[in-house]
Amino acid sequence: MTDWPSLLNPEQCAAATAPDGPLLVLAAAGTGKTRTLTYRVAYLTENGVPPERILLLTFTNRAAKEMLERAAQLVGPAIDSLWSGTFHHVCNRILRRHAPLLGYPQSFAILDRDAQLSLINRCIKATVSDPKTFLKKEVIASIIGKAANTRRTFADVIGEMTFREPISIADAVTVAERYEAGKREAGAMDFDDLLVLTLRLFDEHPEVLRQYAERFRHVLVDEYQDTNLIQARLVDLLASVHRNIMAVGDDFQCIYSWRGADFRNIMEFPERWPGCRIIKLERNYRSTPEILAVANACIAGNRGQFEKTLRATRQGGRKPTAAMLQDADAQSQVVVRKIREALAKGYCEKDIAVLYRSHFHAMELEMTLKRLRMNYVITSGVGIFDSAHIKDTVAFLRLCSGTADIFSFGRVMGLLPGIGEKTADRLWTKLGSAFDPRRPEARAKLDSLIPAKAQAVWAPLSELIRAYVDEGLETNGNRAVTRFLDVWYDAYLQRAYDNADDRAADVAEFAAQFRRNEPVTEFLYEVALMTNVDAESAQAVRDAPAIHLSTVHQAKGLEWPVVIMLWCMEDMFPSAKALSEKIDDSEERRLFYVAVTRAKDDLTLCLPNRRRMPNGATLYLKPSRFVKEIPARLLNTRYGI
DNA sequence: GTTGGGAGAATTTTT
DNA sequence: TTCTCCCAAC
Repeated sequence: MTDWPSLLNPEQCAAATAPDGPLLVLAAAGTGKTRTLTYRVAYLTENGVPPERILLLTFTNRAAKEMLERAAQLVGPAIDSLWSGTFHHVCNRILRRHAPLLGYPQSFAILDRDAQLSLINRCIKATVSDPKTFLKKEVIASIIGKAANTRRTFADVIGEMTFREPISIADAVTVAERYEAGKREAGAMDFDDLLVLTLRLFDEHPEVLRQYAERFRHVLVDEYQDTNLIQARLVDLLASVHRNIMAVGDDFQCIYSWRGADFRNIMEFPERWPGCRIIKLERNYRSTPEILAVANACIAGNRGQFEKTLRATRQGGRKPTAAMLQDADAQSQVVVRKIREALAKGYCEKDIAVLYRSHFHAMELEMTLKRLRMNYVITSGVGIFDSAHIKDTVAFLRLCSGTADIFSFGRVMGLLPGIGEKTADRLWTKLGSAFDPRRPEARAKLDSLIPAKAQAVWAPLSELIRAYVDEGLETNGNRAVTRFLDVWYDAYLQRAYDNADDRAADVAEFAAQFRRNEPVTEFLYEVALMTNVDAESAQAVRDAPAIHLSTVHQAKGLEWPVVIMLWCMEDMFPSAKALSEKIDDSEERRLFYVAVTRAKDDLTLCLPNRRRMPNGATLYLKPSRFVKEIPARLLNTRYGI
């Protein structure tokens, strides 16, 4: 039996070994939240709860994986049968079994953002005569998403909005309806559908809900502050039979409200689950007292939250630095100097992170680091799975494995000379909106439909599809991808891109993600839900000897000894765009708080007061309100480089 | 219908 | 500077 009190502090221990019943754990930053959840899982299994009867919902697949790996060290490999992952991941898993009940094929496709936008674009063109004067596809997408995540109708949401130019609400509604119809027709779901349709599944088929609610004796939810209405409802339903729900979160760290996250979920949890136990974790093990003092000062500007104060357990260190600078160049220089100092003090490159509000804030620094040949990795805006070359590869695998839909089919056809959207659509229709590569007639039919101009280029692909079926590559994705690359795609990349070699290397890396003997289709079902932080190589990247560049959002849940924050200026952080869309600045302030609390030993805030705009103009910026709110005595302010 | 060139706009966060 | 869209030539 494990001696829990010796491994955990009293609050952590109380949470990990709590008796059955609803439980809310308010875990401030750096207080051992992950540790507590991991031990909770271990405690439950050690006390006779079979792992397959535990559901662990996390914000990223990466977080789930890490917790399970740690729990496995405590209780062994049986833990693998536990259900875990993001909401989207788990919903996908459930829907793969029951989609036909909702009129979707079992092999339904998941529309990623690009596919979603292109479908919306088609719907716009089919609806309005002059798309220029109409809402942009991104705007329509965000309205559709908002409606889905807040459980309202599109018409309701758009009805509340105001527009500079008059636009036809009726047309917008038609576009949204066509979009829904288009998804239906293709048997596809977008990201929000995964949540919405799982909820509908549970509503319309209580017997299915019952099956899962009985199965999961314990439901554990990490990062509960970032759940939206649908997610909270799903959790409530799944925990409705056994009532063993453990929600872990920190209302100070709710930073995804633009995606529908509603921290009222966490605030109102005690009312929704009467009799729930509340445990607060406030002992911070991560940061120096000086950093925590700044963190506490940052968040003090927000109201209406659970009272929590970070209490230091570590001994004194150094005050965080505010570097008052001229411009981006000076900022880059300070970062470089800071990195060199840290390395001289004995830190490794992977101990250092540079954080910023938006991807483009890191552009100048990235060029400097590249020029100086310093090792760095950047979690960029486009994840590896979002890149065109990986999508091409995935689309081709779909075609090979007989799970192609109009989107993946069109993608592959688009790689051929002389075939564009229209021709691809026509071919798909002629194929009967389906393609089963196992049937030789189907393959022959497709071959015969390819226009003469593309025949020569197509032939090796056709042969590859045949080989995929005949040589049993459906359980050897690695080999299928490698051959695709060697036989055909590499040459295509060379023709189409100037950075073809980098892309080819990505595809080769992608091939390595397939496990031997795992059905390729299983992997394909998941691939749309994977992000760059979830990639198999992400762990390797984080362990690599390199400085980490990341947005604050993507840094959630991580920590580094040395943290440098860029552009702590008004309009940058807080972001002007975000402020214009929100009632107040509280979410931006929480984001700033998240950034500050990533630092363990050393924190530097950069405040460059000039910014060069793309058109060459210079913009003068004021220091961020979030820096000004910090009492001066808590910071070591320095001027110049 | 497709493709490539050229002009123009422009930067929030992501499952 | 990088993506996106539009138009004109095949």
